Amino acid sequence: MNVEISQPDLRDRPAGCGPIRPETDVSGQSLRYRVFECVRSAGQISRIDLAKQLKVSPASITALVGELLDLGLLRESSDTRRSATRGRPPVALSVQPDAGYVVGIKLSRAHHTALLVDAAGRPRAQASLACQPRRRSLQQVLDETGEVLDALLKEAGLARADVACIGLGMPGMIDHAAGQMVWSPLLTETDRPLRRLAEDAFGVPVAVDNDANLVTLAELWFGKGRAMADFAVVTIEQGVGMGLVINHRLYRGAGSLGMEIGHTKVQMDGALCQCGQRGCLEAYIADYALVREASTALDPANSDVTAPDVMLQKLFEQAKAGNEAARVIFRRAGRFLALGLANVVNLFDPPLIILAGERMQYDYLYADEVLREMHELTLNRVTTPQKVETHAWGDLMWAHGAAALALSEIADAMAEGRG
Amino acid sequence: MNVEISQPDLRDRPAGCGPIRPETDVSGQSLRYRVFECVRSAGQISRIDLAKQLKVSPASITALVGELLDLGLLRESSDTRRSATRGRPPVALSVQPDAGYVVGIKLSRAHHTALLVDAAGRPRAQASLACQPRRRSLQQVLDETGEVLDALLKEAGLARADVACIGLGMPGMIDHAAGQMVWSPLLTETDRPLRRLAEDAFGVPVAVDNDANLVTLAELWFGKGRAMADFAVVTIEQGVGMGLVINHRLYRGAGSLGMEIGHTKVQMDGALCQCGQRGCLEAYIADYALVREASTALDPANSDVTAPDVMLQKLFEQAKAGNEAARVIFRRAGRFLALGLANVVNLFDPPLIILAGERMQYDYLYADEVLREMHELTLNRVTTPQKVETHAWGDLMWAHGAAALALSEIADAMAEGRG
DNA sequence: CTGTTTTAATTCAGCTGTCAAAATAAATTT
DNA sequence: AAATTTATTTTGACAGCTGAATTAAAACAG
Repeated sequence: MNVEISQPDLRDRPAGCGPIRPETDVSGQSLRYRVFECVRSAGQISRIDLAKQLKVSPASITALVGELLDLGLLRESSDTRRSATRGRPPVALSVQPDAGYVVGIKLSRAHHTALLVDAAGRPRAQASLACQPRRRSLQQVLDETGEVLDALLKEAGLARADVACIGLGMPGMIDHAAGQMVWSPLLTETDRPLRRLAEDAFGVPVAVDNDANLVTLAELWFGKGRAMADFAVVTIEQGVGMGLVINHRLYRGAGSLGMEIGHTKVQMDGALCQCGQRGCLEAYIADYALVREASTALDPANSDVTAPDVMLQKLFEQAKAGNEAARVIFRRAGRFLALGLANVVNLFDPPLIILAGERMQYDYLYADEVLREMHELTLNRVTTPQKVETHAWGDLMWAHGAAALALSEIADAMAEGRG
Repeated sequence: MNVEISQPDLRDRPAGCGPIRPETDVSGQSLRYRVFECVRSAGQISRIDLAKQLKVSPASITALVGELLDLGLLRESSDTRRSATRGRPPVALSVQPDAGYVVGIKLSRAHHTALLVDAAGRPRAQASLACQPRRRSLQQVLDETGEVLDALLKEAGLARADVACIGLGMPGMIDHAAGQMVWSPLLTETDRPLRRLAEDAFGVPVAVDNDANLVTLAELWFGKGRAMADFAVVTIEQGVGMGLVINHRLYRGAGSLGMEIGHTKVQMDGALCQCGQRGCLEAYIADYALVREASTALDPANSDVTAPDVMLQKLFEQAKAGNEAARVIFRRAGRFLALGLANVVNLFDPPLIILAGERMQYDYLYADEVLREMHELTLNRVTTPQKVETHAWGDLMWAHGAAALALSEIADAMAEGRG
């Protein structure tokens, strides 16, 4: 029963970002780029350590680092921590932060959050914008996005042309590879070429993805997932999303839509879901599912409250105060969450599952009891037991994920003819 | 609504075997091995076409093919089909079939099936052994395996030393990477180092895998899946298994146990499953689930029949004859199958799902109605619609999969210092 | 303070895998 | 028989990496 609830501070995290890959099956990218990635991942690293980590000769490292220094992608930083050892001291290399900038933008119903990140992965500025929480046209949302983008750039004193790539995430079915928005709860339209439209609007390369993948990328680049080869992320908010990391890489499914765990069926002819079908996991544990039960269970005095957020908060307080009806609502949601997680384990058997999202503050829902039930519903794996962590991130973390999306997108460009 | 029921003949399939990979993200293996694979995959191919497919210069191909010819792995076969074109005729290359042999063995409760395959992927001999259908010790099963193996080798006139690798598949939780048998319905023991024990017993390198992965490999190497980048295979027999191919490669999950779709929960507190838990998909659609309902529904005159196979056959006949109780049993199983398939689609969105297994002859269960229900339970993907095929293979196909497992296992060895 | 030791980084000659271009081979067409 | 066409081989050349030797920069020892 491993439960950990954490609310990490991104400000003073350890140096570097990006997945920390042990040297396995890398093959493929150019060694030059792998050097760059390794430096970014480590934050600070000497040539000799680079050679060890990448398992290539020091001679190659010297040459490649030389090129990257000339390109202005790396710099030799004076090594602050004097090594107490003898011998010539190593000279630390780090990413030249000004080598390039990317922007991550997380779009959601009520507000957008944008983050400017430098080539070293350090946050440089952030901006957000509150909006009317209703479905609107893609054009409208792109206008809003432009607004946040410009506010962000203004704060940082940069122009659009200084941005190497924008990572754009929104809820719904987003096809990363095709750059297509298939469906989104934000929008009135369906099936639009989001990536191309955004690129036309901003004049900057854009990468798009579904918001569950965003938070997964955030864990992979900036969070707990950096050191893990395989893990799953499950998010519960308006809907239920999932991201899966396999061998240090975000796995996007056979098509490149995310894995719609929220709409896997956990009950034949079950509860009605947003999507119009019945028995979806989402229909038992997402916000709207709790809210609709809350409106039935709470005493009439409270039932005139309309805002779902407020309703949910009320429900939570009631449950905490001992209202049995409210408790039962959370209990049932908890049981279905356990069932959904057990299904994830049965299918993917990841060594770690991260429950992420703002709503994770309702730890009531994610108590030991749920974890125990999950284990009971899981086949006896004689191997290592599951570990489940809860990360109550805010929107900024999602924006970090969007930035990570942008950073990985410009990977190749960086290593070749300038970023 | 794409339903296809096929029972392909493996005898006169087109030349070559192994996945047909378009030239994407190959990088990694040595070019020499990729040449070998490409020849095996094509069956017959000229140097110039090799160069085109692998996107390397003819010069390299000449050199590498030369080495492979010297190693005795390839041969120049006289091109039978005279090209009507002008110019120097291409000389066809093919795999030297005698370059090596592998054996695929599929173990199951009541009988084992073994297949000897040459380096070109052509079946050379087969053997099978009937056994007492009860749980037994691993030692016992290994003895039986040795028996089939020797019968097979005797038929082919070969010795154990001639076998480069044995692919061994059995139902249950088998960890391919670790070579570990975690749990199997065949065995009384759990958690044994199957791979090592088999290697000690036979003196030949062994690769092990779960039987659902086996049939998936069979589709990938010898069947419909050869030309497909992504597809899923679902098998229904004693249990319900699943295999997933991503980008022309069998995906084995984060751990390397297969994906236990049979034990994903489709109903809270639902029907009792073999595994002791409740609500597993398997508990609604596997053989034993139908049998236990059959024993209730069939008229008492038939209920003394003990053999599950017979019982199931009876149930099927009754349903066909119009017995309403029997029909309802199949209807319900069909609905749950649809639900399970819809979950696969929602999670992985594969362009093709293959339903494989001997029981697929009960096409009653896999009728249009099921497919329609599956589509209704699937999120509206605006992209290409799902395609579902039914392949009623027999045990020989599973043995082919085991052979494919062995072939892919010795991949590297083949290309380096002799097979 | 000078020489020794230790560790880091660079230089350099050489190996390997691949390629482009030219040459050669083997067929058909004229 | 010569021209044409297509397949294969030969021939340098080059890119990317390596091992070994060399140089650089520090601590330590007397």
